[in-house]
Amino acid sequence: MIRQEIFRQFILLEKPVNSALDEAFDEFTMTLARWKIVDYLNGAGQSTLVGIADYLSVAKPPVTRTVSFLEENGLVEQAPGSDRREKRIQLTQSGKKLYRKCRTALDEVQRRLLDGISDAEQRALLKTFMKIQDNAR
Amino acid sequence: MIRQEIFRQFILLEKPVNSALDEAFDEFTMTLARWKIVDYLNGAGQSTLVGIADYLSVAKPPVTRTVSFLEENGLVEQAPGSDRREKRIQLTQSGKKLYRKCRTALDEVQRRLLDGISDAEQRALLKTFMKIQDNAR
DNA sequence: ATTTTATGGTTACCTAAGCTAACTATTTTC
DNA sequence: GAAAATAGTTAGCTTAGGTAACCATAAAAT
Repeated sequence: MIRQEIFRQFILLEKPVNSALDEAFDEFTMTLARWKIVDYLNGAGQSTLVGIADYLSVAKPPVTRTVSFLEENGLVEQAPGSDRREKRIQLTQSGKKLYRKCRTALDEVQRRLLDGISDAEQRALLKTFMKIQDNAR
Repeated sequence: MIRQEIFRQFILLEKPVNSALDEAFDEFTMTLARWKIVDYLNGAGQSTLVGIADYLSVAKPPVTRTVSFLEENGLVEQAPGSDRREKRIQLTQSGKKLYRKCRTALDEVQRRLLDGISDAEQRALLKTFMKIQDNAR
């Protein structure tokens, strides 16, 4: 039963991987939950809170909280928009700077975690992740 | 930067996958945290609390708590051992029964999540997971 | 053989990060 | 223009983890 084994490994892997990533953030004001948002904003440029919530598959309240934290710490700011209900959020200069620092620290850890895994395997892994992502809807 | 993309997907995947698995447990007295222990005991036969903690990469207190819950619900029991410090834990009959029920429900969800992913891809995925597991130490 | 150290487990207390329900303020739809 | 939908917030709860401090027992050191 390879299917069983795959998910057994997956759920066992979560903690070590998350811990390893979190350690990379140790010296910054960063946690994995905050990072997911910062990383998303870095790629997307802008997003509403609902956009973030959808992307992360979480409910709105945790997004409000985390974004508030980032805002209070000057890492994100509100961009003006037409719809007065929504809050368009983007990284500030200081947010982008922190992003780059974290990214560097992260790269090191991620390289270590993928040590001995060939480029082909890595591409296959990513492809498979995408498919699982699709199936999870 | 494929490395970045892999971990971006991995951490995004955690929630949907965990939720999907958790849904399979809905009708049983089961959560993912409890399942990890039950599944481990089913495979290992017996384990001490420290053994479980190591396997799951978590600290001892959460293990004490979860095992206590399983014990109170008649799913696990203590087996006698020589070392009087340690608690050797194993599934009861009722625990094994619940294991099988959950396993069945789980299989369905897991099949869905791996839909469209070939046997070869699945084997590659598992192999890669093992390597990452190794690297995470 | 006795003291010291290490190990297994528990308890008490705290934190991170999620959830639902209920609400306000807008915007869309009919 | 009224009703329904959407964006965001607040309050209160739950899950599941963590540390520190402790007890009992076993192993190691002297």
